[in-house]
Amino acid sequence: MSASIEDVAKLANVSISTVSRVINRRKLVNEETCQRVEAAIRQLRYRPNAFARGLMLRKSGIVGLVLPDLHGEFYSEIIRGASLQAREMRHNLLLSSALPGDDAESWLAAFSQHGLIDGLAVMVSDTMASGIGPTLAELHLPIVVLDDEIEGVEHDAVIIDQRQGALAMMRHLVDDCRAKRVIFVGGLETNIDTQARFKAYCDVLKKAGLKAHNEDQYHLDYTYDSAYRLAIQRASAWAGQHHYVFAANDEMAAGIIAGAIATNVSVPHDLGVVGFDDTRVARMTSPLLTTVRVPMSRMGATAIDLLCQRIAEPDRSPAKVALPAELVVRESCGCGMNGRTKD
Amino acid sequence: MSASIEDVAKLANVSISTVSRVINRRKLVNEETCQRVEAAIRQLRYRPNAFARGLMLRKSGIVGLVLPDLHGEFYSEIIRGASLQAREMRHNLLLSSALPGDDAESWLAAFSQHGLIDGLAVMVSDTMASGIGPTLAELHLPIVVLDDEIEGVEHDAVIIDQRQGALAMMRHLVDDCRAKRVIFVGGLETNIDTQARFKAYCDVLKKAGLKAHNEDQYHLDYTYDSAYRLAIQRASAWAGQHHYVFAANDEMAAGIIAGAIATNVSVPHDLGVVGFDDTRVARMTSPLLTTVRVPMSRMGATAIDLLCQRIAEPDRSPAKVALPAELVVRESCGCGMNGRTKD
DNA sequence: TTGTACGCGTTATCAG
DNA sequence: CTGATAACGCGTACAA
Repeated sequence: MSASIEDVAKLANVSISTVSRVINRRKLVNEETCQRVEAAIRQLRYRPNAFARGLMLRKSGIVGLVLPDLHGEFYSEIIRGASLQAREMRHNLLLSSALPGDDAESWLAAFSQHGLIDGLAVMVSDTMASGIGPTLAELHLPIVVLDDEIEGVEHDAVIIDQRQGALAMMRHLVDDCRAKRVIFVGGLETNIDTQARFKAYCDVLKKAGLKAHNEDQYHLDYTYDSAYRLAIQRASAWAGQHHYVFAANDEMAAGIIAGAIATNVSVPHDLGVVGFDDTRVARMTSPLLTTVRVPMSRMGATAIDLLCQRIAEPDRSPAKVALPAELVVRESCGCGMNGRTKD
Repeated sequence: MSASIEDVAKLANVSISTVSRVINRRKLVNEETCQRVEAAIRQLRYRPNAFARGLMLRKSGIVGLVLPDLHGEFYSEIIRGASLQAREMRHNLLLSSALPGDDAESWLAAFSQHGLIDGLAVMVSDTMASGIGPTLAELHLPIVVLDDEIEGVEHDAVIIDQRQGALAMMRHLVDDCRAKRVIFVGGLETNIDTQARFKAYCDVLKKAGLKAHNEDQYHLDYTYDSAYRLAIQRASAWAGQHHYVFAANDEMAAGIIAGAIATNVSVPHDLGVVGFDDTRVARMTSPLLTTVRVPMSRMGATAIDLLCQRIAEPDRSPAKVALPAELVVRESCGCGMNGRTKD
């Protein structure tokens, strides 16, 4: 059995209220008594009981982070940013992922205990699951939504300006690289990131007077392998002066590049390939990948920051923080403008 | 204010004990009463209070996971495995990282509350920090150590048989590829993984009658970039028939390959390059990377599994689970034995 | 400046 | 099968 506040009080010859004061608001207590209490605390290795404390304070010091998946560097970086910021704000981070196919039931499982977490940062990223608003609302918890906004709950949000990023990329291809044909390789059609990027693709193509052919639009699963296989089949057909592939993430772009090269299609000479996110992969391809930088870790950190702010001040009006997504020109678009950053 | 057990009791016209029984051990209560109580629970959207519950049960249902860093796929996969298993075991996962330079003080910060977590999974991976045993012991918590064993605490452990993996790789280079010279590129000298891999490197070289030259041993920081820069400088000097680079992780191996190719050293023809871990990078290099598969996500899952088992049964004797590390032969060693798996 | 006593919401014990 | 009541450990009015 570990020591309780009462044990400390006895050893220091004071009442438990004094001990409590020493722990929480030292100023209110005589310096000498204070020392005695602290000595007792150390001697007994006393640590306050989290439950008893939470019961009074109605705060656990824990914030939850729920992601749609935990695979890959994209989520990994969000977690890293969130974790660091949580520590900064002196909170603990409870991590969970909503697996595909999870109903609201098993969703709530982790949060079915009342009071366990002080707030929740949640990323959905699939339009299939957009109905969780009311479910979240029933939690009666400060909510921060990442990379989206959700109907049916009041919440803060940190969003990436994907549209601007995707527009910048498409304009770069069309204006600077004089693209004549652009193939789009996205993730699932229900994925909101893919949707935003696809829309920008269509818009710019249209404005440039280019056709967005149906046969130039693919929806894969964001993985290197599926993109590689696709490129093996199609790359030679895609090849041509000022022909480009716009992949919705870096991993697929890398897969396309490898698949193209494997079928003797030279990148970027015969086919330009660009990605999205600027994960580490983007610096590991040859040629180096032209992509759009998404500040993933900053997104995670900002989410936790907003969350803790709201926990401290619940009545603030909802905040939406927008983070920029920035074009990063490297080699795989073949325009020779390496290192240049457009916005 | 959210509903308490008392509110439910009143609404259902029973005592709080009955409500409690309905929640925890339904069998002991009359079916009809049961229904009435459950109706009340739904009507009031009652959720048990985590603190009051924990105060009685002395269990939070939370397990902690502390990693030395959160960067990169290695840790990301451990987290993923751990998270999935935690959910499987109906526990929540509290994630934290011990930043370099953290003293035991700020270490404990996250766990300074007594009772918040039911057990702790820790990975240290640097010999600099091996003194945390006693610190962990003072937590009086079930402890599982990942990829290491620690003096001064009783704990379960899940370890990767790195030595076998590294030996298999080195033997493959020496026996099958007829290596005449092997350059070792590791992480920090204090890193335990690097140490294990280095030792296997030395042992096999020695047994094969080959010299482990000092100038053939490098200690970098596990990143692609530093390995790339090193290769740019050294690759041409390293090149030669049956010359190899054994990198201590896949990212560095990828960096070496890219650096070598950039300086017109052909891989694997002029220089073989092999890695470690079998992260996704290993399938994204060209040539595909020969490496050692480390079951990262399984390690995370096993750790949480052991932890929950011990929480349920605290008096079991300590368990050490060893996971195999398996040689994966692809293209970058140039032996033409692709797909073959040795042990 | 310090101590007393109550209440937070739950489970466990024991008596009906 | 059900209800009353005592813990669990802590924060905080309120009294001294």
